[in-house]
Amino acid sequence: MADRVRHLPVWQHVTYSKEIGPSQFGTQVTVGGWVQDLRNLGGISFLQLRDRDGVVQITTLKKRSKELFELVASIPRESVILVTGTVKESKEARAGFEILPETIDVLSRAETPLPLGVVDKVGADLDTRLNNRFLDLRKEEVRAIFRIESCVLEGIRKYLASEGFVEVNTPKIVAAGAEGGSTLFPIKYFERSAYLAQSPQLYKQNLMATGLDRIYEIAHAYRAEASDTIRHIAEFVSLDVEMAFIKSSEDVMAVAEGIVVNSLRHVRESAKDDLARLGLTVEDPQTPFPRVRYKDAVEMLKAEGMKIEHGEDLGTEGEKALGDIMNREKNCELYFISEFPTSLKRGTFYAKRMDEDPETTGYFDLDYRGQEIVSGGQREHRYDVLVEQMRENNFNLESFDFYLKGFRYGMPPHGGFGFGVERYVQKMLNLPNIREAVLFPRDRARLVP
RNA sequence: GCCCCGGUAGUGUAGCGGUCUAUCAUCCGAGCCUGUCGAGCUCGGGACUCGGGUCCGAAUCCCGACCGGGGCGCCA
Repeated sequence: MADRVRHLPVWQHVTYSKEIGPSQFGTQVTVGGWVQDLRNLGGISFLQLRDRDGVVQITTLKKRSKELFELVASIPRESVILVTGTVKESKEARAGFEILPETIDVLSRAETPLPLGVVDKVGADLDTRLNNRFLDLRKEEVRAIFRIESCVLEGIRKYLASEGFVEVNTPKIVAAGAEGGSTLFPIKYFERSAYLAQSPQLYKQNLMATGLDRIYEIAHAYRAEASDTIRHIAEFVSLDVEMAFIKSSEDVMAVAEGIVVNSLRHVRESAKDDLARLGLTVEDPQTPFPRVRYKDAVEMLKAEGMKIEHGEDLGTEGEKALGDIMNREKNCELYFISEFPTSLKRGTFYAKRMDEDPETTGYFDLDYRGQEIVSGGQREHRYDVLVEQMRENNFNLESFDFYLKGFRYGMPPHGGFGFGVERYVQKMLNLPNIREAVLFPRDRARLVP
């Protein structure tokens, strides 16, 4: 109360820093934000006030108002204040203008010391930052990541809508998993047990039997994998696409490619400021993305001296090495690894095997600089074959009855993929850890905040 | 799940058996300063994750717990 110069004003329009320009010079504005920094030089003080878009300087003169001057000097950093004052052109101020305050309201005083400095000249560990994410997000360069992520999703939605895809929502509380039970989070569902969905796989395939035959979903997926890595989290945003009446996995790859190309362009065009803040540029990738068949990838890795045999998984090491090769020899950051052998896709019981070669599927991964961001392909739509493939994998057919039913009454050929949105953003922005691309990440150790 | 590595002021670090009454920066507090924006100057404040053990002596060595980082497997 003591630091309030006057009573709170009737709510009035707050001008964002970005909106102030020469046309406001000499006029009165009200700005609101967080106290980023304060320089008190004795007779004059400079307060840097940060709002959503930038920083404005509030310049206070002792000789103009001792009371106001002392108030300014007493406000802890990161407090929220409302300043009403006159905009004055200034050669010294960074923005070209500053605000001479008439009134200052301290709306919320910040405690000291801060658990995490916003503009301190020392770094902080990711763990410390995530524990204090609201403060971390006060940094421009951190918020930029999430504005870009929003832009990515906007670009994806625009593109898919233009291709006739319908956005849907499927349940995240499910009775059975899409691929085995080990990675499911069990939950209580009234008197029964249920799981958090690890993938919308079964539902999006079910929809292919309806006439909603080009769909996508952007939603959380949950994986209880004990994976402590910089590219795994327990709750991630999955873009799932499914489309019917396809001829082969190629049709599916074309959409995956379209999503990447169009969202990259959208980011480049619409997120210029945020990219600049991060010191990044986004180039249009070369199209079409190269298709590296699995068997060719193995040969390429062998030629590099890697110990790998046909039928083995490429592994993290192999994926990274392939990323290096593609970058070095083709100057290429985005490429498909296609035609995965059936032996590596057995767990993926719904994957269609090639008619001419049952030992090979049309399944593909899309890798971005040596990391998998998309996985998909054509599904098996023939009921009898699907059931046989499930039996091979010892699936309990009864618990998949709702799923299998969809294949018995008219199911067109179809295919689709899962696309890891945060992984995509991680690679796009060169972030060292996927958690940087998640506001409040969930992993094996972290449940708060 | 497996394998490495690490936990020192609010934050980020140096120290790795006695010289530690623990370094530096940032930060916080008090003061000086009318053009600061990596401000400057003076003074002050604040830490060895926890529990055992070894030793004359432990921040330092050993064991355990807890917490964190990285890699692998697997995956988006």
